[in-house]
Order: sequence, then structure tokens, then C-alpha cells
Amino acid sequence: MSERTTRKIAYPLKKQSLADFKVGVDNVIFSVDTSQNRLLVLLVMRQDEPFLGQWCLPGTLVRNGESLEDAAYRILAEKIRVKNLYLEQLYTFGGPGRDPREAPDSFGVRYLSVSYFALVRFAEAELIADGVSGIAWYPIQQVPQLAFDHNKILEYGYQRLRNKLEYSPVAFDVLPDVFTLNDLYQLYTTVLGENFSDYSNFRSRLLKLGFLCDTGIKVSRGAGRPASLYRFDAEAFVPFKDKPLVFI
Amino acid sequence: MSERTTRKIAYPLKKQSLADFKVGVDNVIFSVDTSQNRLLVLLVMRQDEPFLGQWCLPGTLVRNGESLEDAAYRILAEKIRVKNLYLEQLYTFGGPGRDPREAPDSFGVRYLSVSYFALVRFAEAELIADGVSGIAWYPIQQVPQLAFDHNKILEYGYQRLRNKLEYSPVAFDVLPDVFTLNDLYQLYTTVLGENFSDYSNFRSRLLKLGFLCDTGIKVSRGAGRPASLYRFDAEAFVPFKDKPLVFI
DNA sequence: CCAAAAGTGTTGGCGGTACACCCATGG
DNA sequence: CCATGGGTGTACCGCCAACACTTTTGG
Repeated sequence: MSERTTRKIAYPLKKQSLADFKVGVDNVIFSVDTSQNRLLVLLVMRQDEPFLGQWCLPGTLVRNGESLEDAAYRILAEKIRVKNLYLEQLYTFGGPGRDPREAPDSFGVRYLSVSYFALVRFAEAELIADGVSGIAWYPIQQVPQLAFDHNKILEYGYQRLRNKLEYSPVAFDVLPDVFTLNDLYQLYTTVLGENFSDYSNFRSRLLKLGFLCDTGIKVSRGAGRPASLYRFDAEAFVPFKDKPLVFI
Repeated sequence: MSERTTRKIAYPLKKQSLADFKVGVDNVIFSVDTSQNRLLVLLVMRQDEPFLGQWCLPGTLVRNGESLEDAAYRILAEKIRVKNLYLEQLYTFGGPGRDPREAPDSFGVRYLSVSYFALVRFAEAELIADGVSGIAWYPIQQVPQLAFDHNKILEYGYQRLRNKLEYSPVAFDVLPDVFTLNDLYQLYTTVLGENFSDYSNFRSRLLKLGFLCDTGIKVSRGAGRPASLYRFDAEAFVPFKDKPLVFI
């Protein structure tokens, strides 16, 4: 409030001067490596000033004729080859001064970032190394200092990921067609932490909902009883669509 | 996907041409008239082309040096005088062609809308009529065709309002300092519909949470037993902050 | 036979739903 | 004294956490 007031007093003659914007799209792309129980986020190394050589979220400026979502898909497609993914808009960061390319006290162009949140299937995601730029999956705990305000964006995305997992069936977009209940459980554990739920309770809750169907096929992983492979039944899920639903 | 592919093929030489943007902020401002049990949204009449004379959401273009949120507060302050309000970012709409000022097939400037969601206290909200432009509270069911894609934005905001009410204490930002439990119940009923919950259950659930304190003061509204006035105790609410919480 | 992993069952408590019922006031 | 709205109590059901237990495999 006080900020706004100050500004009005400071530049009373500039009241009508509209800012010009470049609009960027930045993606927070998550993936879960179930074999190692790690939650990963995709980072790339900046090739240009500012922040040359520093890690950041994959992003791009929006082109003519391109929608925001199109731009988000384009970045993604440039960085990884993947068939199954979930993507939605996250938040728009647009404060003045968030990009050093904005001259500090001039009325030059502003840089705005519309961020998108994505979750991809780790096993089938191929990173596209162009031989020039760095690109890597970073475990969420080991993310370094990022360029711009990207640490903030990432934090925001991480929050969203946890919510999505609890209240929507995103997990099934990111698991293989068939999976064991343990795979599913590991996914949840990796993202939400060890103590989110007991395995057997998680099991019965999910099965009672009725949209996971047992294929009958068994699969053995080393010692121990073989597990059933399940399939997500999109048909059976329809009644739950748009209803509040807890997967915890 | 196919859209993006087509575009790449259609304009291969334009690959690097970046769009220039004007960024607008549009507010979905809700208010609840508890005396008439109506959910209202603030609309203004457009004074300029395009869509001259048509109703739309109050909006503005972002000025130099102004953050998005500042712009949102500025619109609000230009249209209504109000002390208590809740405001948060809603969604960013930025597809090409959403504003007729974008020349249809040129590569001119694009118009992007960052929308904000607000809830204000009806009783204390004074509309600012400048004598020129139309401005009005519209019952949500009677909203006409709006300019641009504002009907879509409104729909999105309405959805958010219902979620917010169920999972967060926004209601207390918008009720008077002291209120009866029936006031609170009416607010919920007006927004969520009649059948969201039984009154007595709503009562006990809320009271059990312990952040509503009885002032002891009674108030009589016509016939019937007088009701207690309650106050929202922000201190007592702290432990629930950031915890999942259901107000249904 | 034992360890490991998958899967089933049981129990107690808490919380929601649907009511029935008492209380205080105006007319 | 009765209609009206405020407020309390109860009985049932379902859900969920915790944990014990059985089943099926590899070694």
C-alpha cells in the first residue's frame, strides 16, 4: 500500500505511461525416479547474459502467434522427449526489477514470467542434449542457487506438486500403464515424505475407490511375494472427476 | 500439439520473432449481500473501443514501475472504497487473438491479462461513481455477455471463490468484526448453495475448532431468540495456518 | 526354514450426517 | 401462547490410523 502511494507521488506526471513487456514462460518440470526414490526437477544452464553459466528453470520468450501454453509445450519438447505428461499453469511473476535486463530506474521494457508446472514420466523421458547447453535432473534437495527469481518459482511449483498429488490423480499420468501398488506408494512417499500414510491403509483406500483394476499379472522383484500389476481405469474414475477427493 | 507443429511449418522464418505485450490486470471482485442472500460481482461499462458500452470486469493496463499486484489494488481503489478485502492472483490469459486490438494476422502487439480474484465486505464497500462510467454489482446469475473473454475469467474466479470458502478462512475477511453464526452460515449458503451443510452441524464444527470467540453480546433480529455475536480470533487460528482445513 | 515383500483383517476412536429436541424472544 | 429463529444433544455410520497377521516368493 505504502509503496503504491509513494510511487504515485514520485512520478505524478508519468501516470499514464504504460509498461511494455516481454513475456517469458518458465517451466517447473518434475519427475520421480522411483528406483532411487528421488524427486527430480529439470534445470538447464544459461547460455546468455544475464546469469551466464548459472542454472535456471527451462524457459523461453513467447513468440508471435504463440499461446502461453504452446510456449510451455515448446520448451518442454525442446528439452525432453516424453509421451506422458501433465502440465498446467502455475503463477505469473511480474514485479518490476525481477530481471536485470530491465534498466533499474528507466521506463524500459519489463520482463514477465508466466510459469508452468509439469510432471513427466521419468522412465521414458529422454533429455535432449544439444551438445552446447547443460541440462540435468536435480534432486529437489540439492538444487543450487538459480538465476532470476527461479528458486521462488520452484518453491511455488513444489507446493503445487504436493497439493496435486493429494487431491488429483496426476500420479497416473506419470506412472507406466501398469504398475504395482508399491510403485504408486513409492511415488507418493517420495514426494510427500515417509510419514504420509501407512502402506496397507493406502492400499485399501485406493482399491476401495474402484478405479484401479487388477490385471491379474504378477511381477516379482527379487525376494518376496510377487505383486499384482494394476491399471488406472479412466472410465471408472469419471464419477470422481471434479469431486473433492483425497489420495493421502 | 498439432497446432504447434503447424505453426513451426507455417512460419519457419519467423522462428525468432518475439511478441511484444501490453499486460492488463483484470479483477474478479466478489461481494456477498447477506441481507438479500445474493452473490455479487463488480462490473463496469467500457468507455472505449473495442467493446464500447459493453460490461466487463474492472481492469487496467500495467504502468511503468508498477507490480501486477499493485495494479490490481489500484483498479480496486479506483472503483470502490473498502477497508477489508481479500485479494490473490487468479490466472493468466494470454492466447493470441483474445483482444481485437491485436491485428488479426499481423505480428503486432499482444494483449495479456493477469486476472486477480478479490472478495470485499459488501456493507462497507462504497462504489465510486465518477459520473461518466457505469459501475454496478451484478448478481452472479444475471451477468450478461461481457467484453473480451471476461465471462471465462469470471467463471474461473467463481470456481476459486467456492474453493477458497471451503478451505480457507476468507469469510472472516469479509464479515464485520463481530457477526452471528447465522451471518456466517448465510454467507456460505449464498456462495455454495443451500445444500452444503446442515446449520447445526456447521455450528458445532466451527465452534469446535476454537477460533471463534463468543463476545457474550446478544443481538435480536425480529422475532426469535437473540443470537450471540462472535469474533474471529486470529491468534487462535495460527495453528491451523497452512494446514488442510475444511469449513464445509 | 527364514527373510522379504505383498496382501488381508481387526480394532478403537474421531468426525460427519441427520435429526430431534430445548431456549428465548416478538407479536 | 405460538411462531420464529437460536442453540444443544444424540445416535448412527463411515473413515482412518495403528498394528497384527497371513501369503508367496527367493535364497
